Amino acid sequence: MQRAKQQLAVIRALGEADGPLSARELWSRLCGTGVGLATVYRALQRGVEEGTLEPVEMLGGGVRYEPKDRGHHHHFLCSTCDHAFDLYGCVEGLEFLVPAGFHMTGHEVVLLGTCDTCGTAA
Amino acid sequence: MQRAKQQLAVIRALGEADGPLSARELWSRLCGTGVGLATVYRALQRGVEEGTLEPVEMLGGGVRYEPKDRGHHHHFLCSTCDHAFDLYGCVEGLEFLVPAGFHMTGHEVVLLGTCDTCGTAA
DNA sequence: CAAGAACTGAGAATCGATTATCATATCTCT
DNA sequence: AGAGATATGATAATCGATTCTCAGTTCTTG
Repeated sequence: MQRAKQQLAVIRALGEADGPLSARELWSRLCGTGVGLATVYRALQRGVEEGTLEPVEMLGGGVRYEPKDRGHHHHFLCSTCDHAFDLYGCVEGLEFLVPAGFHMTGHEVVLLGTCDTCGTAA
Repeated sequence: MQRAKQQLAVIRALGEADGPLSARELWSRLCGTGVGLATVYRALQRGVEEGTLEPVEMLGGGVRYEPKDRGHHHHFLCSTCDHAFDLYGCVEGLEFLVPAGFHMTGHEVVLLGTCDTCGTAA
C-alpha cells in the first residue's frame, strides 16, 4: 500500500514549511483536519526510515524534522515564537577552531534573534 | 550560611571541566564522593540564579552548564563519547545569512566529529 | 551544649515527549 | 461485495530528565 492520506498530509505540510518543524508544530498546523498526533509521529518515523526526512536537533529542546532534499544549510531560531527558519548560505573556514587531535566531520550554525513577524510586532 | 560543601564540590568540578557538563555527567564525575543527584541539580539551579553558571543547550538533548566567566566561545561535540569541549576563537561575518526583516542577537556554532581520545581509540 | 536554619541523599512524584495498544475505518485486489 | 492487509485517532503506557519530599545531618550563633 502506498503511504496513506493522513501521512501524506503530514509530509506535505513539512515540505511547505519555511524551516524544520517539531511533531507538535506540525500537528498544530494540521489541526482541524482531524489528524492525530500519533499519525504525525508515525509519518515522521517512517519518513526518516525511508530516508526522505531528516531529524534536526537544535536549541529549544525537541527534535524537528525537515525534508532531506534541502542540502546543506543552517537555521535561524526566533527567541520569541521559537520557530526555526531555514537559511541559505553557509560558513567556511571553521577548521581553525578545531583543537589538535580532533577530527571534524560537520558543523552546525544557529543564528538567534527575532524573526520578521515578531520583530515588527514588538 | 555559605554555600555548603557538596554544592561547592559540584561547582568546582564544573570549573575544572574542559567544556559544559550535564547534570548527569557532573554526577558521574562526583561518583564515590557520595554526592546525590538532587544536590547536583540544586547546585546548578542555585548557580544559575546567582549568575555564576550558564545553561547551555546543544545537540544531544539535555542542558549542560558552564561557568559564566568563560566569555564568548563555541563547542565541539564528540559524536562518540557525546562530550562537549570548549573551543577558543569565534566566527565573524555571519550577518550575510540573516534574512531581511530579521534581527540577529547572537549565534551558536557547534563543530561535530570525534575528539582526541575517541579518534585515537577508533 | 542548645536551638534553629540550611543542607543532604534517597527515592517518590511530576513533567513533557514519544511510543504502544486497540477497536474501528479504509484501502487493495479480486 | 468479501477478505485481508494497512492506516487511523484516542488514550494509555513508557521513558528520561528534573523536581519534590522527608527524615536525618551539619552548620551557625550564642
